Amino acid sequence: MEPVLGWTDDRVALLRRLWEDGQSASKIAAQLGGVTRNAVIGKVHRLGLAGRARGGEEAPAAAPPSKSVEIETAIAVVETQAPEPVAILAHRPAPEFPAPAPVPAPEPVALAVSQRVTIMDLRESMCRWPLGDPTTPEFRFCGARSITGLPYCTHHAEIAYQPAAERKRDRRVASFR
DNA sequence: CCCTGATTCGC
DNA sequence: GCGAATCAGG
Repeated sequence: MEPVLGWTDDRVALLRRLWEDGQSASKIAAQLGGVTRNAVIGKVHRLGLAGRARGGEEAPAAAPPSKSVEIETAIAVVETQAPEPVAILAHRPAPEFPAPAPVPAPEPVALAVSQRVTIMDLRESMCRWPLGDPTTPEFRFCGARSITGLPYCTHHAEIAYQPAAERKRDRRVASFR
């Protein structure tokens, strides 16, 4: 049973903001998840938002989004799409940054699967599992190769799609790691 | 070949 | 209204 994601007010609002912010249709589609860039473009036109690259003038260079927009977007993504399978995890209790160590090292040498990407580098085939506090600039997405058809990598899919039956009290404590 | 948005048209 | 297929271009 698929979530049947439609153009909810939330998603439309996010689409509007990202489009007006100069994001490309494919980027927006990747962030929304569950839709293709065609769907995004189609919606954009239906909303009357088109007008970026029309005949004659070309505006290739999309100005990098403001940090505030980036963060707001990250929050929106977490709120609108982490939910279903991981409702409990998405609403984890600890809003404050827990670890004593402030930064988990911006760019370690090389350690395993996780790439940790920003909202801007998230691609269709990348794991959308949120890492860290969405309200901080350090917020990232897992970014590992996602399972075809799913928004998460194998590791995070295991956490996200736990059968409700087996997920008794607390099989796993919710913490985005 | 990668990407971009624009348009059409069956659903 | 929706979005895949297609078109036209960078």
